[in-house]
Amino acid sequence: MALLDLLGRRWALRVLWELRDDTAAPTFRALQARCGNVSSSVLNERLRELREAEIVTVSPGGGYRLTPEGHELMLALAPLDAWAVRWAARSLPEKRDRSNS
Amino acid sequence: MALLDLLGRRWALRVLWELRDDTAAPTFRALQARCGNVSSSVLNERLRELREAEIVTVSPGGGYRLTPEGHELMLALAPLDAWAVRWAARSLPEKRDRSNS
DNA sequence: CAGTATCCTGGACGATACTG
DNA sequence: CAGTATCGTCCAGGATACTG
Repeated sequence: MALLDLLGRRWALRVLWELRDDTAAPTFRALQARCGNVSSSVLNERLRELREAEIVTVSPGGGYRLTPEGHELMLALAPLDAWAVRWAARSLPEKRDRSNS
Repeated sequence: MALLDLLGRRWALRVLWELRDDTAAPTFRALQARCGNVSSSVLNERLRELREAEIVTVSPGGGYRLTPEGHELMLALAPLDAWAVRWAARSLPEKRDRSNS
């Protein structure tokens, strides 16, 4: 699937997550900071890919933000996220069980 | 996110997809064939990870199948899949547009 | 048939230095 | 500040040969 080729890459989802809030429209450097100082080369590469996919766009003011499609993607991601949360909640206690007698 | 660490790996989703049909419970070699003859080393690695995550299990008969959690995961994936389909449907025509005058 | 053990290679990622 | 260019490292994945 080509979609995971895009979203599976490092920082891709993190970037989308940081752009959730539509009012922010952070600049390149701001995004970079929010993402633990990714290399500018990688961040730029990701942003280019996401723009080509029309998931992200640059606002007139110069900041990055999600496109409408990007927002829909985030919505489509919600059930998966919910599953992941339940999943993590189930597997972590299991590990804890081992350290119990 | 640890979940994408798992599902983002090559063949992971493909394996789940091939295990959709619960009545099948394919064997190792059968799965390998269905996945375009992945290396046995890689397939085995993926299957081990998915079993550790309790998304896949080996049935008493010896075939692989999804766990209940695995099936829930597939359900959680549905909206994302739907989005991806619409997305592909929108971006492919765009490419075709370029070859038009 | 199921699974393991090795070796090799491409490319993703990160760091860094640079231009406009 | 925004983005590009370059280079080195490392590891996932593939090929293959092997064991039980």
